[in-house]
Amino acid sequence: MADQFSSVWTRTPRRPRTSGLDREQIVRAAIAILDREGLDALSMRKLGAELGAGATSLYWHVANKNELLELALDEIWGAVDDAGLERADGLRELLSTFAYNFRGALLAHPWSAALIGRLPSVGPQAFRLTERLRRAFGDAGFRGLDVYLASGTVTSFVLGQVIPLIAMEKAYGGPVDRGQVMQILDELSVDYSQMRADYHDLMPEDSAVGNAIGFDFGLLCLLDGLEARLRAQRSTGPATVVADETGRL
Amino acid sequence: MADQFSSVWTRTPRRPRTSGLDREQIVRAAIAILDREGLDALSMRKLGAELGAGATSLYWHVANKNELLELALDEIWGAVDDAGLERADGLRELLSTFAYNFRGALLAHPWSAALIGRLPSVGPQAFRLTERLRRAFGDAGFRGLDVYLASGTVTSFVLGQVIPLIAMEKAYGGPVDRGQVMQILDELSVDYSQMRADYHDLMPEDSAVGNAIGFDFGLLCLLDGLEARLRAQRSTGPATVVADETGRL
DNA sequence: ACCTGAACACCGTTCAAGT
DNA sequence: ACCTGAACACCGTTCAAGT
Repeated sequence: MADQFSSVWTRTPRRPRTSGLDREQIVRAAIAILDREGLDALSMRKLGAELGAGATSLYWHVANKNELLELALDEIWGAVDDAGLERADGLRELLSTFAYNFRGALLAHPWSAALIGRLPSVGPQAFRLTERLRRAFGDAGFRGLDVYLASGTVTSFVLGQVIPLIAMEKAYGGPVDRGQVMQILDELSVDYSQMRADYHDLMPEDSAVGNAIGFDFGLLCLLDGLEARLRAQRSTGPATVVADETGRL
Repeated sequence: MADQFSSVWTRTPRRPRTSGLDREQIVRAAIAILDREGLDALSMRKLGAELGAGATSLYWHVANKNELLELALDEIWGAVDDAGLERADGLRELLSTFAYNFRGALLAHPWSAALIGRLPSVGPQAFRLTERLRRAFGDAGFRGLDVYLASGTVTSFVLGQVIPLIAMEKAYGGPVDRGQVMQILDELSVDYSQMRADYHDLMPEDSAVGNAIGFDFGLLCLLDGLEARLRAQRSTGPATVVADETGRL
């Protein structure tokens, strides 16, 4: 059945307001959904609807959902505030600035923590950050391969702290408190009495505080260790650890 | 239509060979699929089929798929070889033993790395390992909260090293070589010439070797840092870092 | 060049019904 | 107590067809 009445005014324009769908806009909308509703809630159909387009239209701009998620993840690498890195005065300030900025960016977009375990991080923003770190760790005195090893050590530590924390908070729908963990301990019917007592006596009530303390402790360790590497490098030149035949230290 | 012929012999027994479906068996089968085909390939239907049962039968034994994955993940915490931890002589041996065992367990079950970012790790095996670490770090000389902070620092570092590595290898379908990374660098049309030269001159051809070097470098840093914490503790008692009001070191 | 709609081959989960 | 099958409300992705 054809339209019974038709004119320029009733006919919808060739490319309606939703036109101009482009990659940048799609990624922006995807991140909005991810921030608002989380990783599991993002579907191509929902994203299409949010953009006033069919789900399948997206496939003109991205090859598949994984590619879209890669683009979104790269934006998070770009969201790490690295403006202060090159102004950092000394290793301590560099570590503190980078580690907290990186942690902050991940916590602000919790879905990114899960993606890091699933997708490679080889986008332009990831490399931009790597380049910034290269220069900052070079300014701090590292030479040769040690530049990358040092920044990689800090990056690993931050990821390892944040990723399980986010999984925990997602599962409990918010900060986990000491009592919840202790209750699980009790239900295991194994004698963890010392651990239980330690939790009771030593752990802060709020797990967010506990995590912050652990984060600072680890950073202090890294600071000492990296300073020792710097000293060793000054006396013997930029040398690097190599694993022996057993693969152990 | 009823059966036309029926006897004890034609009638199938009450609970056929597939019976006795229990949680342990289900988790074992799930891990088999995960190891063989990866995280994305596990579906409740496929798991049911593997067990000779309907997909929906599984829901009697586990509340949902996430719970099943939690059970599978806990098994990996249990797969970390911790028999040698209590025999470790000194901090260096403890770090080396634990870090390599932990890394090995994760690499042997790559799907577990992605799950750590998605599910909480509060099962019996996770706690068992925590308890083992508590004792080992206590034997190494740590006291009070520092016991947990020290082991947590090492755990974070290992996770942060392994999780992105696994994502990378999954994306490339195997070990990533130096050339692939350099090719991406070239395509970004930003001047990363120094980084490119460093990759060319300093990075091992095989990324697995590069990762092992980074892992050892980080462990050495942690060793130095943790030893410094031990010394500080001996002179002033088990004190702990506390973040100042800005949340920085 | 870009978008649509129908269609395909899947998902996780619920629930009434069976034994 | 444990399992089944049908059904529901979704998925990601392909592809011929439209403009």
